[in-house]
Amino acid sequence: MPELPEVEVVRRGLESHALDRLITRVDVLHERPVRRDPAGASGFAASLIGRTFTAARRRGKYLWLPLSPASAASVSAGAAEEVPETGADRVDADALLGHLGMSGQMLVQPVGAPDEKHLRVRFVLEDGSELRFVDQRMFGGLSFSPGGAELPDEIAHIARDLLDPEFDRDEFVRRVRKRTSAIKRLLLDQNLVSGVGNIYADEALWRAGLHGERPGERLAATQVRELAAHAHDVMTEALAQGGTSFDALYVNVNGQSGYFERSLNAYGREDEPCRRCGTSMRRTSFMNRSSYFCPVCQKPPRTSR
DNA sequence: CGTTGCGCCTGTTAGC
DNA sequence: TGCTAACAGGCGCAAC
Repeated sequence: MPELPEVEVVRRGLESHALDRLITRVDVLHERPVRRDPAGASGFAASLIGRTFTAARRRGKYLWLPLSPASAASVSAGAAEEVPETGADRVDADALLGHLGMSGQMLVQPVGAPDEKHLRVRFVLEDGSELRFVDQRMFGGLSFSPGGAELPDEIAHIARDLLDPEFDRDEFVRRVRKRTSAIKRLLLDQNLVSGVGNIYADEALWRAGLHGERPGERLAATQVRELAAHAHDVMTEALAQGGTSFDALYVNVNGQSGYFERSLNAYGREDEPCRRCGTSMRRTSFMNRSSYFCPVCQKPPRTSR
């Protein structure tokens, strides 16, 4: 499932292959992926036609593509709104906001490519190629974000991610140590730090030698700081491997961990030997999902199990 | 406000 | 063989 490294690979692909071509048509083939757009499927499509994607940005697992201004025709077709252009502050450009959820893909396909089974939204570009949102489970989605070019309002609550140069590690440590929740839940809390999902959370915890059910407030500052460093490192390494293989037209998101899968030390390794101490790895259910850990390297807190 | 649990989705696989 | 149940899990939201 796409976490930060996978989404960053997609962002880079879009930056290389989807910008600066007029959007001539938008087909919403399933309503659900645009459920977060208040204007509905038709409003969503209408907002995008006649524009171009001008950039590809990311925060955590969210992606957004800033848009060129609406054409004069579309503007006058809409209501005669008075835009308070008071001189000093200029209105931010709009954006297409997206999340891949569990199984979302953004594909750039050439003219004539057959539709994917789970094709949900199609953007036809002026050269006939298409940007496609393909999503089997539809946990992901797209929406039009008015003025969202810099940072969409819809995701203002999402914390900076570990690869963001402005991510404040000390603040993260402070906040974690005030919370009673389990450290794994905190690592997955996109309001504290974004981009970490179930797989990289388990990997970071394994590297740090911490059990995911230990309460944040019971951890030493050093432990939390090192955990953040490990999460940063494991995602950077995954990005380096995931970023190695995508060709010109296919914006790689296979929904899997890609080439990094063979490098995983915790996730999916139930009953296999811990790569540090040889003990059989365990799997438990936590927050309605699987957690993998080494019972020796990652001692559970006394209160659990 | 912090904490915790749940529903949304579809396809694959395990088990009876 | 054919059915059901479990599983994959990010996110927003409800309830306390």
